[in-house]
Amino acid sequence: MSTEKTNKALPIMAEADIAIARIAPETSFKNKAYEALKEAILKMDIYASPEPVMLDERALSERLGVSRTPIREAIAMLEQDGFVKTVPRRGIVVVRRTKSEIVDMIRAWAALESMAARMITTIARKKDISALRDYFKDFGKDRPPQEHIEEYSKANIAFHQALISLSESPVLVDMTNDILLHVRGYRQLTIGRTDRIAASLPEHLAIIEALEERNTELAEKRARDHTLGLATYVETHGQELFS
Amino acid sequence: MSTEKTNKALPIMAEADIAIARIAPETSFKNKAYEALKEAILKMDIYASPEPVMLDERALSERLGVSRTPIREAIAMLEQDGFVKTVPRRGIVVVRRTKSEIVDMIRAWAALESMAARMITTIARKKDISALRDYFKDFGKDRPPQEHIEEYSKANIAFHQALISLSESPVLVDMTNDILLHVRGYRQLTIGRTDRIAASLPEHLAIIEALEERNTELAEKRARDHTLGLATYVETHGQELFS
DNA sequence: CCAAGATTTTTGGCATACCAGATGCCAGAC
DNA sequence: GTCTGGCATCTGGTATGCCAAAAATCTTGG
Repeated sequence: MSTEKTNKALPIMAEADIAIARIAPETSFKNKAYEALKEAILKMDIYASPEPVMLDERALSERLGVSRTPIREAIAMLEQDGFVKTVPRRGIVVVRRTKSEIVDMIRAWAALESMAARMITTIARKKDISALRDYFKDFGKDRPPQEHIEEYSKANIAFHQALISLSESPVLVDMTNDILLHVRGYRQLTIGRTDRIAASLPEHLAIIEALEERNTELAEKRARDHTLGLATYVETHGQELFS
Repeated sequence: MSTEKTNKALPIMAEADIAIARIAPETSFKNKAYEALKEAILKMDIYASPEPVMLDERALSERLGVSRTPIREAIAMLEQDGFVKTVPRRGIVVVRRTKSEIVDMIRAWAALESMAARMITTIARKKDISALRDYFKDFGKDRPPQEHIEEYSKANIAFHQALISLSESPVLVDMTNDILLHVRGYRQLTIGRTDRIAASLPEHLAIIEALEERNTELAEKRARDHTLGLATYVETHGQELFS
């Protein structure tokens, strides 16, 4: 009743339709605090000291220059993510995952990635699949990954994320990224073994090949087995840095 | 050093050993609000009205009898879960998922469940696997599921949850439950088709059989295809109740 | 009667004050 | 010297109040 006939209005700005992208809503302190704390947690080495890492609301609010309110909201969000756990009247503790939890997460990752592989064989463009090789173009017989672990590790993660993205499934992408955030910190500690790294590269290439051949079952299997292999590896060789 | 030799002490209360049971930690208002709001959101039919459902901090704080602070923290948590989205200075809106989002989630569910099936074939006890049949013992030729849709739908969800639990993987369980919470609301609307329901029961039984036979590949495949079938079904027949 | 502008109201964001449980230090009793 | 009760203090939990942006409503000039 009251919304019609307004189509001819908007005399001032209508014609040009300037491509302004809805000015940045200036993300709130809550979200800024969330991002800042998340980054800080991911950056720190949670498994270094024997005592659990504690956070202090007041100290954080002072450090970030905001009041406790947005800090608390950010912490509530981090708690939903499983990064911290607040104990009433005691403190906020950064969660340390046990080895079996990490292994468990990697298995879930394997499940999601194999599904992504399956989907990719039916929808992705050949060219996009082949582009996955680029992540490893700097490595080969003359430049073995084992001698550039840090670099290879980055390429490795980037490859997996790019792979999942090709599935064009936001849910798979998001869930996998969440898992990677949790696993990554621990990953650095356990991936530094030359034997596993040596096996890693050929497996990646094999996955790409299966995708290119549109071999759904094989691609799924290779993606799954590759990541399950990592799970087994961590389970067997992972340091016992946990409580 | 200081804990030994105290065995003979405790003169006053030792002998009786009063049966006090660690007083309840009284969950905070924040968590109570979170649970209350979550339940309310899951219970309501989000897709009923054309306009999006909005929440109001002040109204909620009055309804629940607490101040806005715990409400806001609860909302921050719900936002992390993806149940609501708060738009600054506009309001808090209950998120409505599009059909393709639902389909996408179901595919992720399929991935997780097939991994669960895989694991079950190697670790679950025969007896626990067989017990899965109990969820469907009230249905059969003489009592077809199509004529007891509501009841069957409940049994259906319970079966899937029990199945995943047998994997003994907390991550798979949690992730699947999250997905089910999002999908369930929509599920009721789309599952009421007799053709799909008729196919559902035999597929479930086939999954159980593969598990009992410890046929890893087959169990995985059946679990995956069953749920992917639901995804395809929703994609094809799901109502267009979305925006 | 209508549209443009001014004004009031609504709504989430943030800061602050105060509360109560949990700890830890310390004086006083044995 | 050791144990115990009490008190200062630390920490998260909750309630309030105010702010600014956005929406809704009212006003006013044509």
